[in-house]
Amino acid sequence: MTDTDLVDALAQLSFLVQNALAEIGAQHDLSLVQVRLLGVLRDHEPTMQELGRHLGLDKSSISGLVDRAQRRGLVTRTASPVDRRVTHVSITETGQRLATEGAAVFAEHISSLVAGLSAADRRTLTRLAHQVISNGSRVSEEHD
Amino acid sequence: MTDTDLVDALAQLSFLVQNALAEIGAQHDLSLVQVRLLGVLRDHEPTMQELGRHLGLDKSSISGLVDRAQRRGLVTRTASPVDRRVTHVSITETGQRLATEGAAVFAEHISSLVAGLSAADRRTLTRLAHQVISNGSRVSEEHD
DNA sequence: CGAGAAGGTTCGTGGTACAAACTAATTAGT
DNA sequence: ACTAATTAGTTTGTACCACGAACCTTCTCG
Repeated sequence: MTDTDLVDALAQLSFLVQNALAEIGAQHDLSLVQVRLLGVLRDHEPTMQELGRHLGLDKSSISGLVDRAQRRGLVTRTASPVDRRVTHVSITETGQRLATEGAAVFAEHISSLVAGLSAADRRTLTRLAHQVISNGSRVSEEHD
Repeated sequence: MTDTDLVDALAQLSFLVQNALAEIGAQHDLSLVQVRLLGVLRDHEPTMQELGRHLGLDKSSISGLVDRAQRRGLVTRTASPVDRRVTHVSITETGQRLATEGAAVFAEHISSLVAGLSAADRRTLTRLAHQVISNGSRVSEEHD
């Protein structure tokens, strides 16, 4: 296997990005999952179960996660009109503001990381990352 | 800011890689931090505090982490001969085996993710990732 | 209508992270 | 040399996070 270097680089890179995300969250007392939660809720109003699939978590984990976020006024639960078993989760004004701010800080942080790359290199990196990602979703769909 | 796409791609990519890592760990009942712990210990025999710096964790967190890993026979503590306050952490035979196996599975997984890329693209991705990484370590060193 | 399936919650267990208080060992200051 | 301040690690208390199992309610299907 000649790709050890690439494997290593991707691993390190992933930690770099995740640490940035965790750090930014921490500045507002948010854990990584809570950051992800708000991130998802920015453009969706999913049911608990959809949320679970999205985040790869058990439904019981979602219950607790939403509980805590709700206690802090970041999200709300709303009953579905069509099926009284399901509850939708939506982001509040406060949560929205936090998410937007955080996203901006994150974007800035990442931008500083790739600041040393030429515009062409950045485009290339974007393209390659997308390729890997689409490859990844294909792979994970095989396990349904 | 024209780099939203790149920011997004890197974020998604990082989750892809971390999920792979977490999944592989989970198959041996290892959390992500424990995977990282074994990863570090593969080629170092650090003190508790060095470990903490390496993983970005508080020393009390390290105590617990090493406690649990030690309870499972993955690592051992050894007293330093030169300074009786410090304890070094080293990986056991069992831990070593686990780490090596896991690393192989991980490499395989990542390789499958980048399988769609040409050899030239893989080389380019490696180069760009390294550039971002070195940029990232530089940035984080500014906060010492 | 009754049996079973599906969406969520609750509970119990254990890992994770931090801060604060504490012990033991080393280093500095005088 | 002897005390004072530092440093390495541990312990304790609190909160979060994740899971599985048991449970309740609400559909759905036969």
